[in-house]
Amino acid sequence: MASAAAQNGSAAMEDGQTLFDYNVGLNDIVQLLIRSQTDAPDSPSLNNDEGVACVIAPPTTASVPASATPTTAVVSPATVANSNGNGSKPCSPAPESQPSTSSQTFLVDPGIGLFRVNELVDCRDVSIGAWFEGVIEKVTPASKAQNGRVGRPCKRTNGKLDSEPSSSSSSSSTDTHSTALHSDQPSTSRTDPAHVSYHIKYEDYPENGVVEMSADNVRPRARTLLRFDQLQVGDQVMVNYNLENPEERGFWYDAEISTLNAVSRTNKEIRVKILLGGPGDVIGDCKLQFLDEIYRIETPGAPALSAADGPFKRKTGPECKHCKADPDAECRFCSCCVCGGKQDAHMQLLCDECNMAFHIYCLTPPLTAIPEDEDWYCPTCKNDSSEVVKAGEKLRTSKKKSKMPSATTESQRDWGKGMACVGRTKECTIVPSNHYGPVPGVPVGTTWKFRVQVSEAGVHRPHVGGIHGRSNDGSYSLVLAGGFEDEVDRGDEFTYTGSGGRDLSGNKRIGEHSFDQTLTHMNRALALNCDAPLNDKDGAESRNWRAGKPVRVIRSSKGRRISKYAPEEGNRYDGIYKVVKYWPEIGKCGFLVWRYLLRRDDLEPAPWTPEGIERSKKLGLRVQYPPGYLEAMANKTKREATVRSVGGSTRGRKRGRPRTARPSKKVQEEEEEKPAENMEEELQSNGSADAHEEEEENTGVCEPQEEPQVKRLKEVESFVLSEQQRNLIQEDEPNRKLWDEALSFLSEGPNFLRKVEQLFMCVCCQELSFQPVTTECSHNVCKTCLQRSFRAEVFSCPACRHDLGKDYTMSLNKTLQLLLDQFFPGYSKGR
DNA sequence: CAAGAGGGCATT
DNA sequence: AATGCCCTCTTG
Repeated sequence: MASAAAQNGSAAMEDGQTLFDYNVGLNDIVQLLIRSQTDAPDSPSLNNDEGVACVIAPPTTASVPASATPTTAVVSPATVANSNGNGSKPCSPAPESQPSTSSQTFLVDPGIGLFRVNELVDCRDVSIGAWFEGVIEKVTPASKAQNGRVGRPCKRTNGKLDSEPSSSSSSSSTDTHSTALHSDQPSTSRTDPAHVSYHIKYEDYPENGVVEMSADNVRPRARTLLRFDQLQVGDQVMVNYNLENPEERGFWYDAEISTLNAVSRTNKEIRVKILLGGPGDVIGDCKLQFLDEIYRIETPGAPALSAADGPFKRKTGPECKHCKADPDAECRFCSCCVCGGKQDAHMQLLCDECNMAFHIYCLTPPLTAIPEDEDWYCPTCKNDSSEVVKAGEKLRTSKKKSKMPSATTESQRDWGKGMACVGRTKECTIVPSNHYGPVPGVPVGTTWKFRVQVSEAGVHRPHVGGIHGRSNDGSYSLVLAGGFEDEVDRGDEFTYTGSGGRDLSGNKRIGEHSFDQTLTHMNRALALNCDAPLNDKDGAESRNWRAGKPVRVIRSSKGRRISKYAPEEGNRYDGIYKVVKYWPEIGKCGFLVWRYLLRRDDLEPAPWTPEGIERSKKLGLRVQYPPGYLEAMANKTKREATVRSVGGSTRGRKRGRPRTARPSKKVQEEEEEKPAENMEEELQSNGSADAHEEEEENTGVCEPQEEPQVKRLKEVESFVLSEQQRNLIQEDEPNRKLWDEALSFLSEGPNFLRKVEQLFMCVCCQELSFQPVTTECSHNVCKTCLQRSFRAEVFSCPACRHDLGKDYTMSLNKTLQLLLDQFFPGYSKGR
């Protein structure tokens, strides 16, 4: 997503520029900020506009901090110091090797609290939720400032290897263990432990100095390893887990054991719920990696330990996979990614995006000091400031755009409003894009005004191209548009010409033939449909023409100049054809072209035959227009007529996009375009005559109504169910109600399938349910969708939130699957 | 990600 | 009617 926009990062939109100029494409996500009225003094260009700006800032970019001033809208990759960040890198020597002075080994009773000075404890950093080894330095009555967050171990210490610590301060200092902690007080005459502050030093993070902690977040140092057979489901223990990379070593967390699974003597599995401390801060279903390193959680009754008793140091932190934490090895993964050196940890900056470390002196250009800003981004992650369009700056033209003719011509054309450039608003998901054969629910004779609609319907997907196919598979559909004069169309048989051979440089869409076509790309794809081994020299003729792969054929009204079978308007689906043979020849254009002979092989009558005409009438087939198109056209002609009568010119006047414009409540002649916020789904459009009448009626009278999802058709050919389908529907007892509703549409021909598609759509993926599970609340959901929901610990029906229960057995509704496969052949191939 | 494509509009 | 032109989708 937003790949194009991502390159741009952020920009202030200037007058007269379009999103296209900023490489923002359809469906890209942009963030808009309202430009403040009072302009920043350094952005003079903002002074002369209406005061609304657009900042194109795709979320993928790292560098638009929330604090960025809207007025400048300039990416400000602030620099950040993590001066102590790399103080104790994963590859640096373990701290236990540091000699402890004798004074640190004596335990001194401070008179209050549960712990003594110099006692070894574990301290929880509430921002991460993990426990770290610490030593009591001092104990005082509780101050307001106490909390584990003050001077916590720097979350950036382990750089990219570390588990992503929650930077939120949501974790509270109360947790489930604190009660247990207090229930077992060793001494009687002490101050209420809750009102004591412990001032501790982290063993691994000496650079943090002395940190004040509340009693909740301090407990005796863990010392007891628990064996597998000592564990029970429900036990709370301390485990090593890496939230970001569960396969790797991480920090130490409290956890509740949820499953114990001894597959064999050597192969065991333990899954836990990680308890981060806060009431709801729980991460379920975590598979432990280090089963031999599970510690008992010590309660305050435990004998006090001092440095004299031993290090009691757990293996901690993610160890670098690459250098195995060898302090002498150069490592570009856990240390400076430029030189690999581990020296000068305090001079290494960590990138807030990629987490790589950089010596400030290894940067180009080098920095002399650690920057003071909040964030710092490395040269790779930092948005190239030359790519960023600053407020008031001229937009640089991209390479591609500078090659376009518009770069040099002074054309003032009002581009981008027509149907030539709109994007799809819906996509056919009934069949995959590489589907051969008819699209279920689309009868022969279906006609669309625009190619984009044909694409939306899934009948012919390319927007422009004539052949749709894959060069190593075959062709799925083609459009007959009469581009070659020497083509012959006899209706049930026609010759077709391959694509290519035209010089389209300079952004042309059509061009003179200037070179020979080759049997590659789509030409090759179409040749593969022929029931004969591929021959890219002389062509080939099918052995049994019917045995070839089916091609959907669409005739375009453009073909009328060479074919009387072409429709009068729009693009019409004419059914399935097969490639009889193909051969190279020199076309009228003077260059070699590939020719194909196609022959109709479809049981549905062709639209131009009497039976076909009759059938189209029965089915009520009429040219389909995009939603709102006719109304917009009607408005346009009306408006133009008015303007003309007033003597004005339409030049330069912006028209609404036909696709998005809606019939306005009242036609206001002076009104500018009003794009609709959301497009109604319209499955069946009216013929032009009707629509014009409707438009007349609508004008000034009634609100545009929500189109019914399936418009009722009258007097059309009924949809005929096979015996087997009838039986299967009977069999699908859980969906009785839905089928009853669907069956009431049988008399409406193609609408029946639309109804079925609608009724059996999965609410999760918004597509026809695949491998459906019919819930006890009578909803149909793809099994995979339901499983995904359960994995996220949501155990309710996605459609109605009915609780299914954690242990719900998802049984596939095989009957329904069979039925859907029959009604929509091929739809499951795309899944 | 680049190339290629019988689209559809406006201008000439 | 012919032609130039921008946009979007699909494939390799």
